Parts: sequence; structure tokens; C-alpha cells
Amino acid sequence: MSMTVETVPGQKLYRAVVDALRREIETGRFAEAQLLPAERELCELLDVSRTTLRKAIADLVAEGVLFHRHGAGTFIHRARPHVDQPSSRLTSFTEDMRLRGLEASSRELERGVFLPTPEEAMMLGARPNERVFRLGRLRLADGLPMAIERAAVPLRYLPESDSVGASLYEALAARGFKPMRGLQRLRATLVSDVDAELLGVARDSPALYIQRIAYLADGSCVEFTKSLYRADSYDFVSELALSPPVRKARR
Amino acid sequence: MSMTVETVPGQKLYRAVVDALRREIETGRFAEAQLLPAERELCELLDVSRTTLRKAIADLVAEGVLFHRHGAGTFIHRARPHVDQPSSRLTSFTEDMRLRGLEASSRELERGVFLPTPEEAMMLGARPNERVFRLGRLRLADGLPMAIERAAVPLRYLPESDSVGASLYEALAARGFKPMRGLQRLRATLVSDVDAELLGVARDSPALYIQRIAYLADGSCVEFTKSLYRADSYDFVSELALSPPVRKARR
DNA sequence: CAGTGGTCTAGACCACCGA
DNA sequence: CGGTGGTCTAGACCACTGG
Repeated sequence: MSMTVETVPGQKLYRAVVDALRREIETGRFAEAQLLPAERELCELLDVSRTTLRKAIADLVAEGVLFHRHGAGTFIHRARPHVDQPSSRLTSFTEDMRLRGLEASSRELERGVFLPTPEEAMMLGARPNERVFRLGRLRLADGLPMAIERAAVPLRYLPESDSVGASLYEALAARGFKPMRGLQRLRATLVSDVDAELLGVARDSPALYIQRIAYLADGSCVEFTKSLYRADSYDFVSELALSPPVRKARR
Repeated sequence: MSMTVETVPGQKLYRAVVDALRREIETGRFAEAQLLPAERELCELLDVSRTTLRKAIADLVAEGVLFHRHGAGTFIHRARPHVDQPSSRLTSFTEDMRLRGLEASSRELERGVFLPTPEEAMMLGARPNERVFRLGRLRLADGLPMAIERAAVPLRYLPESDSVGASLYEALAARGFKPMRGLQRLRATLVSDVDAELLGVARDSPALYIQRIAYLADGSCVEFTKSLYRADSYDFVSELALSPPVRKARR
């Protein structure tokens, strides 16, 4: 049995190991037993330390490719929950649609710099006199109305507001601000007259109302968005994890 | 500066370190700088290896308490996204309501062992002649109708079906089957006549329709549940994480 | 540049599984 | 019992930050 770790100079070793393992798994190398060789054995084969190997395996476990059974071995998921695009990720509408194989476009409804509404100020943790950039858009997928989206971003995170193009996240990234985590609230509702017309549905059609807040690594809010999705063309998929040991925050 | 690691015999050392750090953070020890001492320094203080310390810190980062800035230090979240009950966890209705401070109860609508519907067979990955236990319930929170829930579980995962009490998950756990991950699909809809009556709302009221599948560690399906939640009394909250390096599954 | 977190190593012992 | 994954150690070097 031979396995090689392609060692591109700049690459981290454990990533190379992840790739090597994934390759072997996909070619069905361990298919009979659905079981990986023992860790110490793999270490020799790949010529890496056990720590490095375990870091690589941990990544594949997190990804749902492998799973551990203490004392028995590390196994390959036979029928893994098919989450090709692991949801519960922080994605923009543009990216979201691209993953679904649809072309995203949008029609601008509102754009400008304003004083925040009380709701925005609270959600963004902005001082009441700190202005925000607001962008309202009708979102289309393959040319069909899909959602109405109203985003607000504190001005300090944006370059010039007129340089914001199709993707708010790209504009943020251009200034080095990358949302790291987010929170989403979601409920069913009925569309109002105006919204119904924009979305091209009948009045009182069902819709998903979604509020989302995105945070930077240090916990400050970069974005507050309210969206209304047509129920007939949007399924929201999310992945659930088992409880990490439940510890209630006490602060 | 002193810090102690309470060393309960059976406890894993890195968990003890997690607790020690959490304690210090909560008492505001590092409050001025919002910055943890350097790792090598903490190692000496706590008398643990750096690996162990980093494992502990990694847990707190995953929990949203700390965050890293390579080359600068490890910081404490000032205003961390208040997810006191980190959602996107795999919870039962009972547990879910308890976390919200409501008392869950339910009225049974259907119970028994049946041949799976085609939909159930597909979702559960069950052989078409393998029977499933089905349980339909009206779910109440503090006595008010909240949702209709229909769950299906392959018979092999349950003891005797009549020993299933208020919580399906408890019955599963009793046989050693603990769901590890899940997948949820969710969309807005309008309630039908019968469902409206059960939920105590008007016909064509908006509602959240949720499908959920729960998997064991080895990837087999234990549960398939379809639920209908009243829109006016249920907000669905989920936490979003930044993309783990996006690698599309290619199998 | 000094100081920080990030990666990697080699080796030890513990906890659990299954024959 | 032997073999597996899980935890832990001490020490090395790399990559990044910020003055």
C-alpha cells in the first residue's frame, strides 16, 4: 500500500494530508471495510506525525466524511447526509443562487446614506447619530423575482457608497471586513400589497421573512438585513449539529 | 497573578482549563485589555502544556467567547452575538420549549407501526417492507397549540413502541441511539382546513413547514419529521458560521 | 525587530472496544 | 488481552502583527 502527500511549498501539511486522504477515500481505497487504517499506521504511510494526521482527520470529521468510534477505529460515512453546500454558512444572495445553479440579478429599490432607524441602531449597535448605508433590492434568480432585501451597513465599514456593486459582501471584503458569524431569525408571513406586486405574487401569499445580522471576528456588527422570500420558490436548508456540551452563557 | 486549575480526578485536563479560563474571563480578570495573556505565559500559570491550553482555547473560540488574531493575541468578545441557546442544535420540541421558558405538552393524533410511505422510505433509507413507527402530535406550549408534528422512526431503533413517552429522543437514547447531526428544510406555507382547526388559527393563515432528518454518527437515519408551526408564535433562530473552506463533495 | 499565534514533531500514557 | 482512538507533554520552527 502506498500513499503520497503532495507537498506544494506554501501549503500547510495537514491540508495536504486532508487532500491525500480524501483522494484515497474517493477512489474507494478503503471501501471494503469503510474503515481507515489505524492512525499510527497512517502516520508511517504518509510520513507525518500523529498530531498532524489527527488534525487532518478532525477536519474530515467536521466535514462529515469520517467519524470516530473510540476503541474501534475511524470509519467512512457510507451514506452521508448529502449537504453538498453545507448550509448554515454565511452566504450572500448572489453566492446562494450560484450554488443552486441560478443566475442572480437584482433591481435596486433604494440606496443611500441615512440616519439609522431605531431598529437598525439597536441591531447594529450603532450610535444613534452614526449614519448607515442602506440598500434595498429586488432579488431575481434567472430573471424571476425571488426576494426583497433591505440591508443596512454602518458607514465606517464601506468605502464610498457608490462603489458598492452587485455584492455588498464584496464591497466589505474590499475594505478587509469579512463577516465571520451571523444570526438569523426567520418566520412565515403574508406579503403586503406593495411587496406582492414587486414579487409578482398574489396579495396574502405566504413568504419567508428573514432577519440577519452579520458579525466580524471581534463581535462588532457589520450588517443588518431584512428579507422577504417567496415561499413557492425558496426552501431554506440548514444543517443541525449535536449539542456541544450545553453551557448557558452567564454574562 | 494566580490561576488554578481545579483537577477533579476523572475530568479531562483541557476541560478543566476551559472552566478555569471561563471563570477568569467572567470575573473580568482580563477586562481592561480584552486580551488573554500570551499562550506560553498561560501555560506556566496553569501548568499545562501548550497543546492542552490551545485545545481549551479552541473550545472557547468555537463557543464564541474568544477569538484569535494571528500575531496579535487572543481576545475576549466584548459584545458577543447573544446566542444563549446556540441554535442550529439538534433539539426536540420539548427541549426547545424548555429553553424558551415554556412548558411543552402534546395531544396525540396518531400512533402506531406502519409500512412507510414512499416519502418516508426514501428519507429514512428504509427498505420498502421495513416498518416504521409513526407518531403524530399536536404540540402545545403553555397549553397553547404551537405546532403539528408527524415523526417516523424505523422500528429497529425503538424498544416497544408503547414505551415511547413524551419525548421520542428519550426513547431513542434509552436504546443507545443518539442523533448526532441533522438536516432541516423549511419553507413558508398556508395552513389547510384541518390543520387550521388543530392549531386554532384561521384557514390560510401563514405557517412554517419544516422537514427534519436526524442521523446517527455512522450516517444512518433515525428520524424523519414533518412539522407545521404557527407563524404568529414561532420564530426560528439559527446561527450562521463562516464558510469552512468550501470543498464541494464529489461523490 | 520582538512577541504573538499557527504548525509540526516524537513519544508517553489512558480509555475504550471486541475477540 | 491487543489494538484502537483520546489526551497530554516538551520543544522546535514558521508566519504574522505592530511599533
